[in-house]
Amino acid sequence: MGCRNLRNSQGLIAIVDCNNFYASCERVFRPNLTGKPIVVLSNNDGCVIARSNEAKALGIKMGTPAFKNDKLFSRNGVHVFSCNFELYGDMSRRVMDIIKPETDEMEFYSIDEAFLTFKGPASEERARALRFQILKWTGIPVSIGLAPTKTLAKVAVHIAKKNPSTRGVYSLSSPTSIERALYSFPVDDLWGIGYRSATKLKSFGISSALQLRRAHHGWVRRNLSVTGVKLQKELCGTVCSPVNEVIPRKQNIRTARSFGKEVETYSALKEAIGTFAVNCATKLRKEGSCCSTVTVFIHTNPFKPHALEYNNSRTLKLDVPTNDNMEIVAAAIKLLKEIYRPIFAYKKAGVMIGGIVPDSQVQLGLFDAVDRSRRSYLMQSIDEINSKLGRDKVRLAVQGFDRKWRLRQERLSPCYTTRFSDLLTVKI
DNA sequence: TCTGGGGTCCTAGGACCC
DNA sequence: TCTGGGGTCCTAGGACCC
Repeated sequence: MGCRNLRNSQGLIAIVDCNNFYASCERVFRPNLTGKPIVVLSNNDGCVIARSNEAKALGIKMGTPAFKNDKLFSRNGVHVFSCNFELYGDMSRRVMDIIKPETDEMEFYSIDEAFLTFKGPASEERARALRFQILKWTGIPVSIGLAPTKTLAKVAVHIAKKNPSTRGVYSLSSPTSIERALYSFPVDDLWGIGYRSATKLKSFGISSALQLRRAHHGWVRRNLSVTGVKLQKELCGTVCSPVNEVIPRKQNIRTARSFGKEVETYSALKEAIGTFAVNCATKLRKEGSCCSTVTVFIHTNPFKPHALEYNNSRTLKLDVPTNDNMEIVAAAIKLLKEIYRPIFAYKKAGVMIGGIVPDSQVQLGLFDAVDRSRRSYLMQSIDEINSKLGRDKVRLAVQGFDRKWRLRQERLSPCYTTRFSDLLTVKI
């Protein structure tokens, strides 16, 4: 399995995890909301995807539909925001930029989390200093966990978040401290154990992380597959998942949206699919990749009672891998034509691209009709213009202008850090 | 009226080849 | 046409993560 054993304190892995990240981002620019409950909603203002501690205390659950919480929100003066990924992405970059110089290796794990090893010896004091610096320079509170493996670091940071007495930093470095922590750590909260596995484990009497660590290896292999075996080893302190600095090339890229209002006409659906396809192609070029398959899917609303449901998807294999807007859009529209049925109203649609290869490795087809080098200059120019002037300023006709399918975002905050028009003004 | 979006890894089973 | 073991590749579906 290629496991490495790291046990001295220098080998400690740290995880930096931003507290209630999206809610914290909103609060940085609205300091009057300190101590007030905040929630952030998903696209279309659909369900709750982030909560401040005050909102958690009110019993607002993650993932619950916003409309079911309306009364709770107004009764308790909850401040509700539509999600603003432009803002969160930029705040994330700022936090990561502060962490980076302190590290030997660093893995950007998600928008609000990074694994790292410190330059030189790791210690709780260093973690506290880093935490303080991030808070001072960005306004974002973070928690830090330290342990011999990523899985144990996740346990440590979980403890740091739950216990105010830790003041945001917790270290699991000695065998006894690890054992004590795992004894009272619910198996459901482990990284890699979801609802299904937790239910299965409990039905066999395994409810704490320590019990899982001590479970029979063969049993774990049979019931939780190799993923479970790796998890068990990491609980024992053996590194199976090292801090991975290189970001691997994406294997799939997708853009999918639920529509603010159901879409019935082919032309509106075509605009949406065209825009999603361009979005995928743009991400693809940013990675320096080409794709060889395009998939389109469309769904009716599964929550609508008594309505006939229709879900369909179709995939096309391309003769020559590409990252060209026109080619990917043409493929997507062709697929849409094949699966579109006029009698339905559609709630969600998306484009997915796969079979991804580096653009330097594309094998040209014998009967290739496209002048690829000219096209690639064209795409470069489009990307440059759009990155300066804003997304989709230069667009294909198929993307349209009416965007009948657009998202609902009724409570969107300004992009304080990425748009001059949205800069805060201070009155003195 | 109103229920997210974007990913990864693993496994089983089918098709195909020698 | 059938038999059979062994290997590879692909796909769909499950489970999980943030």
